[in-house]
Amino acid sequence: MSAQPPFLAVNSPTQDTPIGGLASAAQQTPAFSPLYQQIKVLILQSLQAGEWKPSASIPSEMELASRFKVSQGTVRKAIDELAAENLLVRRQGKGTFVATHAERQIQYRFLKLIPDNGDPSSEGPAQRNIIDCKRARASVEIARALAIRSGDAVLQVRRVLSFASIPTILEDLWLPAAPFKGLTAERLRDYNGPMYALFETEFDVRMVRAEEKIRAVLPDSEQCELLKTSAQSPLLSVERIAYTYNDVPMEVRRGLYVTSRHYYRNALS
Amino acid sequence: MSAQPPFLAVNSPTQDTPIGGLASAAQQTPAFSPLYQQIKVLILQSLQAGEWKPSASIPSEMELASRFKVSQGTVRKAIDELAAENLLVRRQGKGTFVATHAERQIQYRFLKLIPDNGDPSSEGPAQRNIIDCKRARASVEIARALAIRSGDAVLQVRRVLSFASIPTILEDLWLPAAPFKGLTAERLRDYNGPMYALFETEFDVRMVRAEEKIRAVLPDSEQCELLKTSAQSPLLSVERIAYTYNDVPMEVRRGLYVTSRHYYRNALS
DNA sequence: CAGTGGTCTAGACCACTGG
DNA sequence: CAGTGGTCTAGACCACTGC
Repeated sequence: MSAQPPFLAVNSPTQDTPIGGLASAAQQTPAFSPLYQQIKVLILQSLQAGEWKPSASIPSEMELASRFKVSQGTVRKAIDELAAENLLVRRQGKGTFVATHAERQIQYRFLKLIPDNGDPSSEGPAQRNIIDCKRARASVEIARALAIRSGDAVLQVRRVLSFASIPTILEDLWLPAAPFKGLTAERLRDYNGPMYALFETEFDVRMVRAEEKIRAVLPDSEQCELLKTSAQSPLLSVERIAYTYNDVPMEVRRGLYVTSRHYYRNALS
Repeated sequence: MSAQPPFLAVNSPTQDTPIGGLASAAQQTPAFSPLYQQIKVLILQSLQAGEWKPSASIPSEMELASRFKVSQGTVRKAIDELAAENLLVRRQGKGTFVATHAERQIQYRFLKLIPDNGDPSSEGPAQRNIIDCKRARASVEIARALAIRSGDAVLQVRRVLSFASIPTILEDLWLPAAPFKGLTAERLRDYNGPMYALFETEFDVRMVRAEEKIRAVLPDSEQCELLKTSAQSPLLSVERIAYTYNDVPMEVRRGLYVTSRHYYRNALS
């Protein structure tokens, strides 16, 4: 029985990379890519193209299987991996849904700062205070991190998050100006929910993954002022680069965390 | 065809939890547990019983399938999850192996401190300097973290890690005395490799998972001395609890990291 | 009750490793 | 070449959701 759907790449030994293969220099590997990986890429492209919006359901496994002319099990393995990467969410009996930052109102998916008692829900929602939102030009460092040219237009946001009225996080953000055209301090103030949720609904930018570099630092006088803290009390510096689909960087964020009543939590395995 | 192997729990509706189910109070759930989860527990028990040592291979999927009287696919799913949790390592064409901390000599699996250039291999192996290793009694906090009684015997270790001769990490460890009987400063000094690798080979204690609480702090005078740093330069405080199989805590570790030339790296998704 | 994801099986074939 | 894990299929049945 011919198991090879006509429009998907065949993995004959002399075939080159079917989809999105890296052009590693002296790599001898014939770049074999299993069917489910190719399906995964196709689903990813549909996500990226906006075929399915965040929190909406994607077609059923059976439907995708017949669309791609593969068995249900193969689609299943592709979806399994996308779900493991938090791009999709499976719900038994209901369907498979596009992941979102808006879903669980009472949580910031990427914020790992936890109150000392270990229960984020115990302190209620954070108070958000937008200090500033202005156009600027990308410095060399910001430009490299955002994969744009230095001097390109960026939006720069500064805000303070407070828990139980205690200023706890000072954040500076840099966003490429083009995709975020129309973002203002007012929009940020008016929106009730995580910033990444606003990015999804208003600008169709979906943060999918991020990397953080953490250091211990002392604040300068301006930072002291905003966080109502002293210049001698150490803070956690958290430098984040957040990415959309295909590892495209869309945000640089530098957070200063007060860690006298909270801690940064991390799990290792 | 009867798909139900005789010695595994049947999931009839009125059946209670087959294996390791939590006795959640007013939980209505009949606690259905799929076959592959039960297989997973059986494999876990073999690991825990020491049937297969770290870095050794476990039986092939086919062999386990016939041993447990299930299909290869079911064993495969169980192993898949154990591999995702880093308890097992799959190697195509060779077999499935018990994970170890000794394997890749040039890396500490649980250490997330990275040099500024991003390449851990660029600075060579760390110099380890054991300051102290003594018997002590568990404080209330240590006892709770280790799930023992306060006052119970513990081993307390202090050491400094240096990179390129620059003291960078000061660590204090607390270990339950019983499983680590015979551990001395000499043993620690003589062993060439990660401490968790020594724990595996000498004491049959395998660290499988850990949780860290991170804060920014200032060092006291003794800590300054050991790290050759000033009392005004902030440090990263990393409090770790490390667990063996079945979430049994086996180590409390408090690290102070100098983050002027290194950073703590974390990936979010 | 129909439709969804979740489990399980049985068998075929492929890719990789090492003797 | 035999043995391992990796992919893919086809079909059956189960658990969960909501109409």
